[in-house]
Amino acid sequence: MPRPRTLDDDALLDRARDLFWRKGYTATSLRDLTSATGLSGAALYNRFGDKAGLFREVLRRYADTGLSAERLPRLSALADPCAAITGFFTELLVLSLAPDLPSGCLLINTALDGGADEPETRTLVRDRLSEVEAFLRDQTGRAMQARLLPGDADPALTAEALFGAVLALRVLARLDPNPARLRRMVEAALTPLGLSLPTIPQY
Amino acid sequence: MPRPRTLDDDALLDRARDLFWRKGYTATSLRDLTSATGLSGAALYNRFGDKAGLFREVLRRYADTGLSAERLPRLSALADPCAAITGFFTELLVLSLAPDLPSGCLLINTALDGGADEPETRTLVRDRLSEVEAFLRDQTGRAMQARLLPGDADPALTAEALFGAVLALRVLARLDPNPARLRRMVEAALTPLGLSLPTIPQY
DNA sequence: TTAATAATAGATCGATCGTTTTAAAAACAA
DNA sequence: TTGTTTTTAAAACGATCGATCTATTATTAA
Repeated sequence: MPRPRTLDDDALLDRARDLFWRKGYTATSLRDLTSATGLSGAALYNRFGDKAGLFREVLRRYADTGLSAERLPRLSALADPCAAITGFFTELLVLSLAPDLPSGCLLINTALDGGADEPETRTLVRDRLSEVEAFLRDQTGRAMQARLLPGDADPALTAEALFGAVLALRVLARLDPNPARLRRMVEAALTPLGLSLPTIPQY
Repeated sequence: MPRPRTLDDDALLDRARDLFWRKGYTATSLRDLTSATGLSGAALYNRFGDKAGLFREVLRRYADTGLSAERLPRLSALADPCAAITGFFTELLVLSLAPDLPSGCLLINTALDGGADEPETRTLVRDRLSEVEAFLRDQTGRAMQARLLPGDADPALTAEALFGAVLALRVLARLDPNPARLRRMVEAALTPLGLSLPTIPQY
């Protein structure tokens, strides 16, 4: 019955994501979005209600495709929790330096600029970032049980420290995307655990 | 000759700073600024040229009063470099939890949102944040020379790690301003150096 | 006084903001 | 075919954006 959509949601959200990611929520206008997607403003409103609704969908998809739905489960399934941790940071490093993606993390950027004014958006940002810390806590706990980490470490505290490294890495990636420097930042966070990053081609 | 100003630059920039700090550059409108300062738009343009010029002055004053002109020189003058480092983090922690100030760091917020689009603003943000890292490097170097830190530490690398803790602290302060948690974040960064925060009343 | 200077308020500029309206286009059900 | 439903494009909505214009006020120099 309905007229077929000329652009599916996934492609639409990807293009909108890149704009919000680079410019921030407020600085991205509806005209920016329509010209990037090729869709008219009415089409966007018909699908997502308003600009904030579109942004929330972008955030959800960003978190789903970037973290929850793929990366964290896959790494959690590894037999070696230390490999899960170093693998996570390795991928985060590569992601942070990908030349075709905006630098930094959309969730963290949103937390810091006014994009998360509405409670619904704030909650979304916090919850999704908490998933990262929960992952780090789970893996640290597993590693502790397997006696793979220094005996005096506390999983929750260690996870907090590692999560701090995630935040620092993502900020620094936006501030000064220097591969060697970002790598040192991660190494400094992993060293107290007796872990180290594998060699990453090109970096 | 001229008509006297009804509001001096310092007071004006302070009020503008609080707006930019809480809402970000783009989301802060000229009307917001005029109603907060009591000055008309024309008066602001007469003094600062345009919105971006006003914002740059706000950033300069923010950095000057917050870091360079006061905190860093005072701490650098301490005889004990370790006291300079722990003192810096202590003050940063108190600052990050001050209930009457917006949370987070205006410089870091600006680096992450679109407020630093213009090269001049970007440079300003980077330079001022570099001063913090330089301070940490200087103090770490002094502490090394005095053999106050573990012998295998490298001042530049240590300073980078500490600077990472600064970034993480300031982001987390905006994301989840939990005093105990922020304190643990700092402790985790200082522990490898054999340093610890003093007891802070109330926190 | 008068002339010169600078800061100000208030009105207003065109442009753009997020959003809505209007109507045409494209599919299926009957 | 005709009716129904959904998506869409194009135009336009009032509001607000950053910025400017005009005229007034307050000051000092002459």
